Amino acid sequence: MAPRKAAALRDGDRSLREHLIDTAERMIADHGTSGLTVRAIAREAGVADGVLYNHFTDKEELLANALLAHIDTVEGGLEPLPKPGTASVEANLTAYLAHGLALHEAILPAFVGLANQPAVLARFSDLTGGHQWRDHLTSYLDSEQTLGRITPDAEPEVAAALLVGICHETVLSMMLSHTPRATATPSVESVISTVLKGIIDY
Amino acid sequence: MAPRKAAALRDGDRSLREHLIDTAERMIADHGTSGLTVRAIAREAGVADGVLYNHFTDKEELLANALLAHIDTVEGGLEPLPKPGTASVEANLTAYLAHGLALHEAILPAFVGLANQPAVLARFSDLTGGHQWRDHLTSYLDSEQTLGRITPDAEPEVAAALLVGICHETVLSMMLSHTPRATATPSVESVISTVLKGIIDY
DNA sequence: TGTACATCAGTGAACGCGCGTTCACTGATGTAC
DNA sequence: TGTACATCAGTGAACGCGCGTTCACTGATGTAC
Repeated sequence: MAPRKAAALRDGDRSLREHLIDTAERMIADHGTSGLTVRAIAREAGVADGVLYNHFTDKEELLANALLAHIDTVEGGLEPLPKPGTASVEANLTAYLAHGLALHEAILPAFVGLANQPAVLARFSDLTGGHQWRDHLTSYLDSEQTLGRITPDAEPEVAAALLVGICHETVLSMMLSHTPRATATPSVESVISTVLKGIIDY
Repeated sequence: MAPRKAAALRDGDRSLREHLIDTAERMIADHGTSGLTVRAIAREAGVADGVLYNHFTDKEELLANALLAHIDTVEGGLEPLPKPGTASVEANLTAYLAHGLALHEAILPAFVGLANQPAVLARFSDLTGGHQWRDHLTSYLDSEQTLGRITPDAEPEVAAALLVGICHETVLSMMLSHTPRATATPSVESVISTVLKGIIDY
C-alpha cells in the first residue's frame, strides 16, 4: 500500500501536488499565463502528462492554485505598507506606489493572459491582490483625510484610482509595446508630486 | 474571364476583401479579438472558410486590417480634441478624458486579446490610437504650460500618464472583473478636478 | 530473515476536438464562333 | 442571336497540429506468511 513515487520527487519530501503548483507558479512568474500548457508544466516538473489529473480536477484548478501562490509569493516579498499619520503623506504614497508597481508588474501579465478564459478569471476577480492593494490605499487616504493631512475636498477613491491607473498603464505599456519605442514611464516621485500638488495654481 | 461571385455579395458592389475586413471589424468591436476564429469570421461573412486565403496571406493579415479599420472607425466617431488656449483647461481636459475613455474602451479589449500573439501586436505597438491620443494630450499640456494656464512646475508627461492610466484602469476593471462587484469608476469630473488641484493644501 | 503478492500513484500513448490552412473541385460569367 | 467553351473566384471537405484529457499499463513499496 505504497505505490511508486514520481521520478522528479525521488529525493525530497514535497507532495506531487505542491511540486506541480510550485512549478506552474514559477512558469507564471517567468512568462505569464498565456500559452502555458499542461504538457509544458508537466515537462518542466519532470513528471508524466497525465499525473496532473490525479491531483487536480482540471487545468483550471492547477492554474488557480498556482496563481494564488504566485500572488502570495509576490506580496510576501514586498515591503509592508505604511500606516496613516506616520512619516509624511508624500513618503507614504511613494511607498504605496512602489509597492503597487511591483505588485502589478508581477501579477497583471498573468491576468491579462487569462483574458481568453473567463472561467478562471471569474474565480479571481476579487482576490487579484490588486484589488486588495487598492482598498488599502483608499482607506489609507481616508484616514489621512480624517487626520487633516490631505485636503477635506480631496476624493480619496479618485486619487487611489489615479495611482492604480499608473500601475496598470506602466505594466500594459511594457506588455503591449514589444518595440522598445518605450514611452518612458514617469518616475514614482513625479507621479506622487503631481497627484499631491495638481497642475494648476490657486 | 469572370468567375462566380460569393453568395454573400450577390447584390452589392463591395469586394470580398472589404467584406471580410468589415465583418472582422464588427466582430472585434462586439467581442474583442480573443477567441476570434477564421471559421467564425467566414460564417459571419457568409462565405466559405477557405476564401480568406485568396485575399490575405494569413489570419494575421486579416486581423491587422480589421484592427486598423476598427481604430479608424472609433476615432472617426469621436468629438475632435480641443485646442490649447481655448475655453478652460478644465473643460478641455474633460473633453480629452472623455475622448480617451471612449477610445480605450473600444480598442483596449482588442489589444489585450492579442496578448498571446506577439506577432500581430508587434505590427501595432505604435499605431494603437492610444499612443496617438497620449501624444496629443502631452503636447496639449505643453502648450497650456507655455501659455501659463498650468503651473510652470507641472510635468505634462506625468499628468498625461495619469490620464492614460485612468483610461487603462477603467477598461481593465471592466474586462477583468466579470463579477459585478464593480469598483465604481470615478467620474470624469472628479478625475480632472483631482489632477488639476492635487490632494494637499499649500 | 526471506519471498510472493497486492496496492495504487505514476506513466505516456492515444483520444477527441478545434484551430489555421490547403487544394481538388464547382459553376457563373465573358468570349469565340 | 444562339451555343460551346475557357476562366478562375468561390467552395468546403480534409489535412496537420497542438491542445486538454483519459486510461490501460507499470513498477516501487508495504504486507502476509
